[in-house]
Amino acid sequence: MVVTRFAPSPTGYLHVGGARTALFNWLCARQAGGTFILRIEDTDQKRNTPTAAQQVMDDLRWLGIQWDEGPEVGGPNGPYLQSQRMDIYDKYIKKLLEENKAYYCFDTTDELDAFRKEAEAQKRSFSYPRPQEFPGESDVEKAKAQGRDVTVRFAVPQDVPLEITDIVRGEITFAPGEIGDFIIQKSDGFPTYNFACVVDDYLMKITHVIRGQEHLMNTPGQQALWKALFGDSQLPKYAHMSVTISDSGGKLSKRERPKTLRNAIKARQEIEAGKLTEVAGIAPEELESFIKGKATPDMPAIDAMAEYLGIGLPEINIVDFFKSGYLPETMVNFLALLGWNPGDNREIMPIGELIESFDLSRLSKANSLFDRKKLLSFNMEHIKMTPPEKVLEHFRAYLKTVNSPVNSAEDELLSKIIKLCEGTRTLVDMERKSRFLFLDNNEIQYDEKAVKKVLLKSDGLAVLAIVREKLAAMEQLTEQGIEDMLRSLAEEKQVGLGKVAQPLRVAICGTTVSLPIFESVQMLSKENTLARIDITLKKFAAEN
RNA sequence: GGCCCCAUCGUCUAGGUAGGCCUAGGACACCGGGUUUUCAACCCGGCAACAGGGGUUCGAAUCCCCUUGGGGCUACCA
Repeated sequence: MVVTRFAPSPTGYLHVGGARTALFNWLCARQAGGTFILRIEDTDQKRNTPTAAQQVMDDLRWLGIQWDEGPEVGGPNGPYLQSQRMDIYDKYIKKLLEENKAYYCFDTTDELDAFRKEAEAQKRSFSYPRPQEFPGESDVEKAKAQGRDVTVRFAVPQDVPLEITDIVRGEITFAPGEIGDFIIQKSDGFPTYNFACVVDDYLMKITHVIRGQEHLMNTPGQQALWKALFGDSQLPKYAHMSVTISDSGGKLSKRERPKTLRNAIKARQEIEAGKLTEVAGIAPEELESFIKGKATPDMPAIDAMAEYLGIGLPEINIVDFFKSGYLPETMVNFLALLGWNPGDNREIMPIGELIESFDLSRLSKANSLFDRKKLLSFNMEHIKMTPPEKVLEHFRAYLKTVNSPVNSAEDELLSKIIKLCEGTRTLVDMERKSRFLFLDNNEIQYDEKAVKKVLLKSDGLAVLAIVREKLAAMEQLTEQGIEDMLRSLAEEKQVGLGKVAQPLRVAICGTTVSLPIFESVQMLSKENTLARIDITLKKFAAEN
């Protein structure tokens, strides 16, 4: 029986890196017909935000990564929030203390820093100086009385090399003494990650620990702790995946979005500080310190400012990709292929195929760059291959969050629009192309370049006037009828179809980009088309 | 600084565990051409890599060593 888990700490939105970790664990479990557990590692009271766990769960659900055990679904190994498992951790800490496998410490931060500095000066790795004799309960009382913090450290075996076996990296040996005694209980009574993780993995009977390479150095210590607590029973297999790097340079991190925004604000000649603080809902001082690089406001504030300034921020969180019009199917497929492949030339794969082909032994060792251009291409392929009703569902969800007028369309019309959008790369593009259909005739925004190029140059307005008359003369607007009319007009004028179609397009949409023109006119209706042409002719006649 | 991991086209990667099937395959991007009612899409063609240096071997992308480069960790964060 395979049991895997995803164990995020609820500090914010689900990040692409975290999503990839979750996905690999989920795929591994599904492939083997095993169990996938979601566990929330909320042991750091300072960093946790109340809504983060909910957000992470929403994002996982959007991706289609459903957990078999965990918050909201329950299971036999709960509770699944570490903050609710304190009594369990206390029990094992006590056991370790009693068996002399762990000991109390009373150091201050300054004292610890001094140790570390000394180690670095001597060009050796830092390892906590274990006392000859472990302090007893009376020492704890004394320390507390003095107002010192009390922590508990695990006594890592120092006389033997620590060996781990990793599915992707093979055998790794750490020299004796290399891994120092680490803290397992903080002075606030909470367990540290390295401790809670081991206890829970054992209790939840995890068979495969699949996580990022950043945890590789924690593994020898965790394994030693496991052996001290539970012997060799149920030792899980480890797989440390490569990490994902951003295509804009460094590590793919949450800091990228604030960084991009900050640079954009700095690049502006004039900063509309008042307006910015207003849309972001932050104090002027906060904005100032953000621009100086000293502090970072919350994500919603960052997003609001970016939207106000009209700048696109690099997508980092799963929700960012949703807002940029990507399908969850795309994200799952793309993320799965970052550091894994099925061993043949397949790339675009539906989820079922991914599950079927998944194999931990095919994880790659090298770090990979997140290539958004390739992601875009994947999205187009998935929009093409995903069942239309599913795309409709995704499109609706997207339209709702951006509050688009397109959302007022009936399912039938929306389906038609989706069909006409074949080859479109994102839902954002779909919305842009079809938006004009749902605006009032006088709400059309005319793109300056489009007007110049299509209407004012050559005889665009004159052609438009002719098109208007021909359309007016048509009893009923059908796609075929519109096409025939435009084609014959083009032929008559000895020009390409573009010359007659583009002025019409700009007249009804305001831009040169929209759904195919025949269908556009037909869907818009004769009445609205004529009205928009009249508005256009009137508006730009003077300028010609 | 210390410890650990990694290294094939610009990018994701196949091939590496069992050395010859590799004059290194695919995909995205890019370039050229075609098609076209816009943006896309679509079709055809092209460019492009085994980080460097030593070994081992009849033979190395594949095994070993060194160098260089990249990444991670080095918290009372996870």
